[in-house]
Amino acid sequence: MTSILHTTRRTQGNGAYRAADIGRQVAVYGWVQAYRHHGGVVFVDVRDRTGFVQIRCESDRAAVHALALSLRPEWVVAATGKVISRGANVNPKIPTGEVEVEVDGLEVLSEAQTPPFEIKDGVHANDDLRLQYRYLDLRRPELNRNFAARSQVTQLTRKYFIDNGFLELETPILTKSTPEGARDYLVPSRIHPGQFYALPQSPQQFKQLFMMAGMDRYMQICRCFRDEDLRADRQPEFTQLDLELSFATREELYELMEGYVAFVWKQFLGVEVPLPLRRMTYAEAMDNYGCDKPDLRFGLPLTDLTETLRGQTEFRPFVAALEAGGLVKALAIADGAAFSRKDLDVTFPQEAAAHGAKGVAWARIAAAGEWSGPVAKSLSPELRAALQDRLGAAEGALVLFVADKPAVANAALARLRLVVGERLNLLDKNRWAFLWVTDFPMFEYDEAEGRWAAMHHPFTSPRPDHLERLERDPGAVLAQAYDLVLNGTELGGGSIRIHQSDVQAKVFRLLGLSDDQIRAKFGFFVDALQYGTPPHGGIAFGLDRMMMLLVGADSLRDVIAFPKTARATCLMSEAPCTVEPKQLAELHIAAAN
RNA sequence: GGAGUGGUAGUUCAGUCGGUUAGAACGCUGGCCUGUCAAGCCAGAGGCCGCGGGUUCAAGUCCCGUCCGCUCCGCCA
Repeated sequence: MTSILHTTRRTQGNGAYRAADIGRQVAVYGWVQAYRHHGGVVFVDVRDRTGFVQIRCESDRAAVHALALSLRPEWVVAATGKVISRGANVNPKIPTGEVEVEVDGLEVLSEAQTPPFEIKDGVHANDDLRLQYRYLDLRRPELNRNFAARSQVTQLTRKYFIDNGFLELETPILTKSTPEGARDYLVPSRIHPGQFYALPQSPQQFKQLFMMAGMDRYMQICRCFRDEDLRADRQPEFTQLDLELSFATREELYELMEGYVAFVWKQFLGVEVPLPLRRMTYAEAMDNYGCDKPDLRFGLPLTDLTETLRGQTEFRPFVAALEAGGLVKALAIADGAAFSRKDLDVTFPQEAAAHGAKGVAWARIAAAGEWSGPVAKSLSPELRAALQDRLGAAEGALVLFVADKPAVANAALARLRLVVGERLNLLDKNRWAFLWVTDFPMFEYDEAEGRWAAMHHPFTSPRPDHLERLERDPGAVLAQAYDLVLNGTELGGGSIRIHQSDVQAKVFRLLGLSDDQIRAKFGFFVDALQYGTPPHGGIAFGLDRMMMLLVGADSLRDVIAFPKTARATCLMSEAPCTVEPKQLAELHIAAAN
């Protein structure tokens, strides 16, 4: 018997069947989603990635009917037949519910073991099981859709940038290890004993070299690798939309990227993103939200009460923090009643403690001047009035205070702000709060190493008006660096680069690199800078994170086809793994234990 | 490196103060069933309670260790 596969091509995706198809002779291919036996008639839902359609196998076709009775979930089948109306039995709950296929030919293309979990939306197995059987998890409509969406968005991305004059160029995967930044994944060289390639953390230097090479506008959708610990929004390998352009200022780059997100949001979601996007300096973000990627889907800004409180209260934690040069900041929540004593005593302190805070002081405002809570008795009526005024807090409000070193107070309150926002249901997945955070500091002091470190990377250009501060006061130099933030997630970051070799040399020196080190690590790059470098800048954009937000996923794992676990393993393939001693010998390396 | 949390049937979970034979739902197997579509009805099979040690007359339950998943801190230019 000749297989249906060889005689009749698949007519269309199974999810596409509609009333307009009635009367067509068709071929349906796919997986058995479900079957319902009624003795004389068997209904089977046949699924592919476009959806599913019901086929009907009647007992008057004995062979078809007998075979239909034997079908089991996830078997792969082919069926031919005629599309007919379901008449009075239309199912309005499914897109293909008006029709069914009356089967005249049925074939099992592949049988399946009972899967370890049901292939259905809403049926969630544990993460480890899902990862072990990733190919089955991906078969679930929900995940299947995520990857169709991802394909669509990468196509939109290419179209937008190519239409804007960009060249799609490739950069090496086997490249050179660089100091600073994330830990590199290393690849031993067989040909050069004792030497190693590194996988790229990003194609940073190569894309700048493209600018020096006159490529003008470069884009790439590229894989990047960082050997650091994972998070829900961090995988060891991830996909970056990488861009660089010459002869452009920050403004031009903002415009370009704003056009890009507006294009993707419009084409993919049908959502208009109002332009220009909001902007905020790093300093403003830290002051008002305690972090450099504030979620602006809701308000709840932080208020700095340091000067209001200084010398005005004996409350020990406040006094101690102020004496140590710290600050007191607070979060005023209008709907204080939404939070219980348990939140105040357990949840909030725990969250704050994770960021190093020793505690969270709180006060409830029953009416003007009528405060309760552990801090209240240490605050005079005048001080209460001043605080209420500064906080804009009315009756019914709850105020959370954290007094600590600036970094700790900010981090703890930024976290509390998110916890509160989540509890008040302010994190609407259908709201899109884009934000440029600009003017990052060039350097931050690394206490452990006792030296300055680049906050972004060492090729970032200082603001031109801050050049003279480079040697005098490195901590005060602001960079021409920017992050694009969406709903509290850092989508991308970039900068205008240094294109003058003398400035680049100064920055390297400031970072504590000797001439020898500069030569060894960046020699080719420093040389290249001296052969006519156009002013240029760019951005790297996390495509996985953008997809996560676009499809409403909670984890990067739902938009990366074959992701790693929190311990950077692949539960399906069992990578990483040991290798044959022979392989190690060829690479001139030995395992340490 | 650290903190939290989870691991019980194929799956998702429940399992009281440590107590007799470890349950439910879904799934699976068999049967019935001609309009189901989360099909229904009947019957059945299915357990190393993550692993190792300890306490106890007795451990899924308590203690210690360990492995694995997840979340977070550190880390991530």
